[in-house]
Amino acid sequence: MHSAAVEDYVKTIYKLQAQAETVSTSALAERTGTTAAGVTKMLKHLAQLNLVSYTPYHGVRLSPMGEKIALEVIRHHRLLELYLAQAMGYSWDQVDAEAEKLEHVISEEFEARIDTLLGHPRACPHGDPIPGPDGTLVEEHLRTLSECQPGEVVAIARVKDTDAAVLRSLSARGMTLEAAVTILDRDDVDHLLTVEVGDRRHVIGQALATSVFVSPRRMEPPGKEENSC
Amino acid sequence: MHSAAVEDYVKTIYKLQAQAETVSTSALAERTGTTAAGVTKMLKHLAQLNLVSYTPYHGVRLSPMGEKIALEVIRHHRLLELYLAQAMGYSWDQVDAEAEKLEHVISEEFEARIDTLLGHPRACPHGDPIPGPDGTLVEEHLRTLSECQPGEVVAIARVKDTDAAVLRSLSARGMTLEAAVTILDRDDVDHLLTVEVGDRRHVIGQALATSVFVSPRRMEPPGKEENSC
DNA sequence: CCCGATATTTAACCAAGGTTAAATTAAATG
DNA sequence: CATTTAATTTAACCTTGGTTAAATATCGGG
Repeated sequence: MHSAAVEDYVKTIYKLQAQAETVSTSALAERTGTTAAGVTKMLKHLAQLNLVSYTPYHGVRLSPMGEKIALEVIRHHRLLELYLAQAMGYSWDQVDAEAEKLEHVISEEFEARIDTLLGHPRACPHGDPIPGPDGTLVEEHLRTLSECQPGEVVAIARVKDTDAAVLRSLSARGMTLEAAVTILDRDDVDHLLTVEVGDRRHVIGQALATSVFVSPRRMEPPGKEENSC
Repeated sequence: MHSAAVEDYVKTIYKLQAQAETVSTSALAERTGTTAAGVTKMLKHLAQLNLVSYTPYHGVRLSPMGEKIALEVIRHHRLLELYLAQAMGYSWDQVDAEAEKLEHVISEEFEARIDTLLGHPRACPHGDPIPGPDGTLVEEHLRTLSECQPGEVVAIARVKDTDAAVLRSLSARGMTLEAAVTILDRDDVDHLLTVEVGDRRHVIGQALATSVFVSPRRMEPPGKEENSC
C-alpha cells in the first residue's frame, strides 16, 4: 500500500498527462497546492518506487505500475462518488470532497461491495467513466458546450467536477446528466451562450460552458413510439 | 482537526482509563503496537494540545477536551460499524477493521447522514453504545458469561470486538446479540462452560466466555400475551 | 532504608512530506 | 551566439510519528 500523498500525486499525474505528453514540476505544484521544490523531492521518491519515469528538468510520466495504481485510485474515487450520491443522498457538488478522503482508506472488500450494490456502474455522478477492477478505462473525447453552434441540440454527457459552485449552478438550471440542451445563440465577444433546457432559457458564460461536455443528442429509447414505424 | 495518530491515542486512552484511574505508558505502548519511548513523546504532544493531563512517571488522563474528542471518534467508529453491517452487508467480525480507517476521514456531513439513515441508533453491531452527537455516553456495567452460574438464563447484550476469530466463532454458534443463553454446566478446572443457545448445546472456553457480556434475560415484549392480565 | 528490578524518559537518529532561499539548467530573444 | 528570464533542482531546515540505546526514576522487599 502507498501513502495518501503518493496516491494523490500518481492520480494527478495521470490526469495531467492526458493533456500533455509529459507533466511538469510546476503543473504538479499548482495542482497539489505545494511548492515546486516539494514536488521535485516527491518525484524522486516516486521514481524510486518505480511509479514514474522522471527526467530532471524534463518532467515526468507514469510507468505502467504507476498507471495501474492511478486507475485503482480513480476507480475508488468514482465508485465512492456514485455511492455517496446514489445510496446516501449527497448532491453532485458534495461528492468529490468526501470521496477525496475516503478513496485512500477503503479496502478492496469495500470497493467490491459498493460496486455490487451499485450494479457495476460505468460512470460517476459527473459522467466520468469508472475504470474496471482490472484497470480498463475508455476515455471518450467530447466537445464542450462552448464549442457548440446555434441550432444544435446536444445531450449533457459529462461535467467537470473541479468546482462545486459550478456544479450547483448547473443543477439549478436543470443542466444535469442526460439533459437535452438546445443552443439558441452565441455571443463570441462576451463568450455567452443562450441555451434552452427543458422549457427554460439561460444565458451562460464561459465558466459553465467549458465545464459541460456534450454528445450528439441521443435517440429516444426505442419502443416508445412503436406506432410511428 | 487532529491527525489520525492523535485521534487513535485519545481513543485508546479513553478505553483504558475506564479500567484504571490513570493510564500507563506501557499499557499504551502495548495497545498501540509501538514502543514506550514513542508513547512518551506522543503524550507530551497530547499534553501540549491540552488533550491530556500528563504527569511524567505517573501516567496520563484525558482532559475534558480530550474526552470530547475521544467520544467523537468512538461515535464515528460505532456508527460506521453499524452502517457497514446494516447497509452494506458486512458481518460483525469485519466491521471493526474497516471502521478503524474510515473513522478518521469522514466529515460531519457523512456522520449525520449515516446517523439519519440508520434511524439514530443506540448501539453498534457488538452492542457497544453509540455516543450522542453531544458526547453523551452511558456505559452499562455488565457481567461476562464466564461469571454466570449453572441454571441461569441470560441474554447476550454485548460482545468484545477485539478478536475477529472470536466473533466468527460466536456467530457460528448462534451467539449473537439478544440471543438467550442457558448455562447448563460449569467446569472451574478447565474453565469450560456448557451452554444452550436455541436448541444447540456448546462447550465454550475462556476466550469466548470472557468476550460475551450478558444481562438478566429480558421479559417477552409486552402486549404479546394480553390475555394473561 | 537501601537495593535491585521494572517502568519510564531522554538522546540521537530515521523517513515522509513539506517549507524557503540559493544555485543551476533550459529556453528564448535580441 | 551570448545573455537574460523562467523553470527547476539543491541545500538546509521543519514537523509528525516513529525507532533503539542509554540514563534515570519508582517501587517492592529484605
